[in-house]
Amino acid sequence: MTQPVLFWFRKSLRVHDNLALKRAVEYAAQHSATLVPVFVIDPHFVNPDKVGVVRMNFLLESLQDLSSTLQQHRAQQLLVLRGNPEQVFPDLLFARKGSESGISALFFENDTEPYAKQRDTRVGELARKADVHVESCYGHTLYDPDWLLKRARGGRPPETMSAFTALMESVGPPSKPVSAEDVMKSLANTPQDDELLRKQLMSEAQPLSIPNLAELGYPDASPSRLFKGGESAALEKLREFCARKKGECVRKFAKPETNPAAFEPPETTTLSPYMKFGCLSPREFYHRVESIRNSKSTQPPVSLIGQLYWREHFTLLGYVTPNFDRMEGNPLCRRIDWDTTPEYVSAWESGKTGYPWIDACMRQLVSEGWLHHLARHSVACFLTRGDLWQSWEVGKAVFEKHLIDADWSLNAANWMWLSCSAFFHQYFRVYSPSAFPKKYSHVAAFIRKYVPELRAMPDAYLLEPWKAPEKVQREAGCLIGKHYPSRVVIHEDISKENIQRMKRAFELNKTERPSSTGTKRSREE
DNA sequence: TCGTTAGTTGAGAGG
DNA sequence: ACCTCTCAACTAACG
Repeated sequence: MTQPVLFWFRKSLRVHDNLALKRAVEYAAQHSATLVPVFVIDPHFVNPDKVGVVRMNFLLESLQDLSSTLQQHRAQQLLVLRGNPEQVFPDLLFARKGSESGISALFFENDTEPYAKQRDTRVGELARKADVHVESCYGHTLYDPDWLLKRARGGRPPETMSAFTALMESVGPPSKPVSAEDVMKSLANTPQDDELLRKQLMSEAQPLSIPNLAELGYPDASPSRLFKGGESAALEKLREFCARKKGECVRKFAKPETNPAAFEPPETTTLSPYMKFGCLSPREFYHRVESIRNSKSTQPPVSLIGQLYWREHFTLLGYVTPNFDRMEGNPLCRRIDWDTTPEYVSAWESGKTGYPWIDACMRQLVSEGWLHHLARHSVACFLTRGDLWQSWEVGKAVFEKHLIDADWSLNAANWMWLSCSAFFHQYFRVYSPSAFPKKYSHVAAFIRKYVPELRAMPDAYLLEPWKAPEKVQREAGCLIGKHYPSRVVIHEDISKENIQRMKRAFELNKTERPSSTGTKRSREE
């Protein structure tokens, strides 16, 4: 009997359409080896300062669900190890001198993010040194990113969605998803015994089960249950959304027209957390949506397929652009003289800017780990070019901590977009923190839910409570400046100043980098 | 090379 | 309710 084959889960916390897992199962069957699924709790990611409790809870629930789904398919239960993968694998799993056990092969899914690329390169090298067979393939995106790049003009993804959509149409639809049964089919031909490996791990005194929040240093406070982590919940949510109004919600989906203040239920799919962790396959999503389309269906970029294209586009840009998550050294990013004003940032993050719409959104972000896309636009514009003139990198870090669906590439790209640093350039279009939300229904209920200080404020003043006469404030039990903060900045004035400031920043970027195409966005750097 | 066109999601005024 | 225009004039892609 051969030594076990390891499948290392990172993203793609699912069994259905898990291409790398399918390959690992087949390899194990060919070599009569036991398949051992493993997840590594990496201190790089598990840190309460960097990853909020809601997002961490979602991950743990996803691992629970994954482990039980694996066992339903007669796989071993998921081993959860602790530590830096570059140490954990060589120390515990690769065969050492004097030890007869160790793994024979390591499989995982490719990852396009810089930290992951570096980690996987190093782990791969260490594995080969220990005579471990290493294999990986794509799976987090609709297409293999390297394959897609070869089909893009100049080997680089375009910078606009319309050009990217043209690329998507030129390559044809992504492959059909593989069912969970088909992924796990070959497992029947493998031995179901990893006792030797298990004994070895036990002797290292590593706990092997899924940890709880307390063990990872998180407070006991029970986090929001708005999103239940895991593949099962993802598939159920997809099924439910596709069935809404007999598929009309899918066919008529137009992202910019959805209501950011709708929260019971939200008007979008809210599948993004599941996409981020890979609980749901993008190809599964794509083909389910395609299967109920008709001639009246909306089109990219606003349609649901369009949403997958955005994800694909920004993932690809993040893959090939150096320093994609920073202004410095990022060839796509405009250089802007952002201020550093910690009290503005903390007012923004804690939902105390004095603008009820902004504050409700920020408090929803922190408490639920989710925010509607247009609400993200509104608060991102407010923090950066619209009002507070703080660097988009600061906002990105706050989103990364709190959003369950925080994705390295998408988060950076959207922050560059909203701050007019890249992709979007019409800096004179500024979201108003009070006029913008006015056009949406349910906005009053939304604000009352997340900013309870304003609960008794009449609708007429709910978005601009500083305009309420003192008598009204007193009757509402909410004095502005006492029970609810005064505005940190006056939007009507500061946004005009900032537009001029942005105009100067644009001019400066022109003279600094005279050619706006080609050399500026140097292909190699 | 250069001119034209299009760009997921602004606000406010006026018809 | 739903257009259209103005504000000011941005950049990437394409022919």
